[in-house]
Amino acid sequence: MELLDSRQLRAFQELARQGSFTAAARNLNLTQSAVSHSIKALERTLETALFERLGKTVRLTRAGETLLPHADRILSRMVRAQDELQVLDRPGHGRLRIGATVTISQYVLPSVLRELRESFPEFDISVTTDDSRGLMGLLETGDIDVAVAMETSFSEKLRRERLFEDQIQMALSPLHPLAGKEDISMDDVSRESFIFYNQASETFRLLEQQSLPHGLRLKTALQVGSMAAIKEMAKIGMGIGLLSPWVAEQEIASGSLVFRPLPWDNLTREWAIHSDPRHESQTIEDVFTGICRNVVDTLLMRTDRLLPAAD
Amino acid sequence: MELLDSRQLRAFQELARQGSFTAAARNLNLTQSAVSHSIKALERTLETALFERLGKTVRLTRAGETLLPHADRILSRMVRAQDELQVLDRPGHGRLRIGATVTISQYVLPSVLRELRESFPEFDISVTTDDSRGLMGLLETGDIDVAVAMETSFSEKLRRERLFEDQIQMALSPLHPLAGKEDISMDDVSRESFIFYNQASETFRLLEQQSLPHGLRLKTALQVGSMAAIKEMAKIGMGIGLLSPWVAEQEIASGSLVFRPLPWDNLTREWAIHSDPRHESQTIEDVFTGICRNVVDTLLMRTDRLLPAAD
DNA sequence: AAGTTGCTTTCAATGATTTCATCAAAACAA
DNA sequence: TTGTTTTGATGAAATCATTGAAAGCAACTT
Repeated sequence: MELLDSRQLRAFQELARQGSFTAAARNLNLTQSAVSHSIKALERTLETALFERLGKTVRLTRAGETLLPHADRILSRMVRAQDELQVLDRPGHGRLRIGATVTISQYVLPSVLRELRESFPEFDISVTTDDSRGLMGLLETGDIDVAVAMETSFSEKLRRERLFEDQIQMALSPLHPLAGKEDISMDDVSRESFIFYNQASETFRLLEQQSLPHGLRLKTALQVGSMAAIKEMAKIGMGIGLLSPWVAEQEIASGSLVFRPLPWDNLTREWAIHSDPRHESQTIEDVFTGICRNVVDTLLMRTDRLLPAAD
Repeated sequence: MELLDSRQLRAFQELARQGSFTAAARNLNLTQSAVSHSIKALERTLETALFERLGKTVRLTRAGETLLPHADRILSRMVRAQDELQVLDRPGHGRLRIGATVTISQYVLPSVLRELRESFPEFDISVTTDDSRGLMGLLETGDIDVAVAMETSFSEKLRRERLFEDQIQMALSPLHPLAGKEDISMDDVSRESFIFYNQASETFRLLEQQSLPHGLRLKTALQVGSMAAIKEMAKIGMGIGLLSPWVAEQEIASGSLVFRPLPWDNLTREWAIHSDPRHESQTIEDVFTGICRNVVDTLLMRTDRLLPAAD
């Protein structure tokens, strides 16, 4: 089945409206001959006469009357589609699909999104939460544009933009014996049990990797599904929470949690903004990165000021 | 503003669905190169990238996602339009806009339409009622396809197909003095008053034209708006109705009205089916004409049998 | 590294659209 | 009626777009 031609439909529409080839041609910026040819071609593909030629005037046939409303809707939808695409191209319009870990979406993104919305109110922003591994997958399938996550071995082909680094520390109730201890030893730690966010998480993997060489195996007291829960559990002494100080700004300030480093090094997590280098719209990603840096910087600064000076 | 090209939209739609140029090309019966060209051309006219080329796979951009539903609707409407036109072309489909005088639409058309509908149940039939003059105008503007009306001087450029002829007669109550009179004279008539359907009608004009040479002026008792009213008025002796016997078949049969010819000749009305010779669909008009002839013939035959043998 | 797959590009050929020039028919004026 | 103007149809030539073949890349496989 042959497809209809849009230019021919346009000519048809104008001729139907004007009832005259010359008038239609004038409105279409064409020769009368061109309109005549177009209509003829359209009638040929439809195998139907669309107009009755009555010498001077031209009238729609039954078939023409049937076609006209369709032509109208087809053409107006074409214009509408073009309009929508043009609006899309205007600066300040677009889309940014953000992926982030739970921690980031909870403690960093709110401020970032607020600023982003201020600068680009028309921007379409969505946030998907997943763990670092999952986010890399989403990036590669093109389901998200950027991912704020830890640097992992999964992100080989992706562009990485370093954002900040933090350290896993022990979150203790102020009443906990280790809370005030000067030098915390491996032995101290080996006797405690810990509260993890997720055994499958990148952070857990990092902890295991770094503790095993010391012949240490951290005992799991609890595994809970939210940062808030970890903090609450740690507060009431159910175990030692393992997290970065900057997610507990409030608790540190109010003195309900005390942070102490673990007795070995290399528990530094590297956070980065990942993106697909082949992807469109670099600019909005750059803006996003800038805002993230800003938000993270002030957040870390505030937290650092609350902590006792490290060594 | 450039118009979108339907073939390019089709290629776009298929590529969006398949996510692969080669697969799309296969479905479109084209080379993959052709699809590539089409998409590129479309992107050029829209001044926007519609796909992200990620080596192997192809993904829609934001703009592409916006365009896709429009493309879908545009293309499906094109198919729908073509389908409708094709249905229209099937034998037994079409349109016939009939124009008729009040008398015809009341006493002839019902039977005609019933037969027409039997033979062509899918036909679109409409009836417009007007006087002969008005019908000719409607024919010339193309608002109706055929007109069943009296032959007049208005129908110069139109095709005429003689249908039948009738005679205006006097419709009398059986109790009326003239009802049983052997020879009705001019004098008899000049003393009576008459009931007309419409002073502006062609029939009235004919009557005046034919009576004036005899120095006669018919007195108007009433001018009413329907045939039924004329008959009722005549029955109760309010005056003499002027109409053709075939519109009063019932009344003649039951003896409630008696018909007598007027005392002069040339009161013959010529009825014809008028049409625009430049018009499409001759065939259905011919069918219509045939059915009309049939219906009219039997109607006149039945009426004639009821009347006393003329001279 | 070499081979495969898939898209893009270049180029030539084909096909379609447009215009120009002319023709025929209708409308209009005298 | 007769010319004059307007309007649509038609055919030929020019212009423009679409297509496919073949070569060129780039990514992914083996």
